[in-house]
Amino acid sequence: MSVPLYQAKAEFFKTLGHPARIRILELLSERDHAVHELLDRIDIEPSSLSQQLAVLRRTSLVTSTRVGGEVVYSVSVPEVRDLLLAARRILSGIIAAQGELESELSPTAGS
Amino acid sequence: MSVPLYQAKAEFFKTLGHPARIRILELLSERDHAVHELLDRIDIEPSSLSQQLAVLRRTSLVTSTRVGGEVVYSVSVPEVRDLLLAARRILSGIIAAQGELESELSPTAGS
DNA sequence: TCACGACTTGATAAAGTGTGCAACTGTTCA
DNA sequence: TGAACAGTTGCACACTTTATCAAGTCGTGA
Repeated sequence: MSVPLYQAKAEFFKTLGHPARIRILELLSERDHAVHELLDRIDIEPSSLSQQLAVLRRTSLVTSTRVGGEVVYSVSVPEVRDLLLAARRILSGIIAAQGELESELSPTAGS
Repeated sequence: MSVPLYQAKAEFFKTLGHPARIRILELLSERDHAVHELLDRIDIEPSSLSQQLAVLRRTSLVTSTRVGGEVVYSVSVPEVRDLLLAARRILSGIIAAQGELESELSPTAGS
């Protein structure tokens, strides 16, 4: 392979490394959404949303279809949902551990 | 929670968004490694490695212990391994799909 | 105690990203 | 036909990340 796998992996994770893109994938893994629907749910400028959608399209994580006046997006890789769930699990673990550590250092109040 | 979960997730993925950090996590999920061992396996300057290790430490994905003259790193969140595997699966799927598309467009040779 | 190997830290230039505004394309419907 | 949506694209500016070089810390063994 021309691009080492670990580099492709890094690229892939980079794609997920933006709050708006995470939100988009979460919403799309519930059901397909038109751009203006995403816009209602995510607090972001239209042009910015469009840009983040473009990033996800480039990586083939989502696809878009024009349906009359609107453009509908859908996730093209359903396994992404598992990945987001796995991330949540790991994150919860880390946050919980940090919480414990914090209360250990300061038993009466959190800083 | 003060930081929305989707933002924490984005931060988390951002942490994984660098080839050296992926390599480090892959090596560490095989077994613990001292810094100079990682250095033997990853083509990168010592100071750069140290910097990437610092990023992983900040996110609590790895921990370090001084053992005599060397510093040994280990993954502190074993589930990371599952995440990397999941990423590989998704990535293989995408790459395979792109391969198919390519040979469809140009049945006799890849561009 | 001093030199050396093993790491980390600081500083900085170069490269990469994200944001918001303005302009532009494509559709619908009155 | 043209006003009004629905989206996308082009830019310029601010910000972040990364690579590299130099300097510094911490043990260990001669």
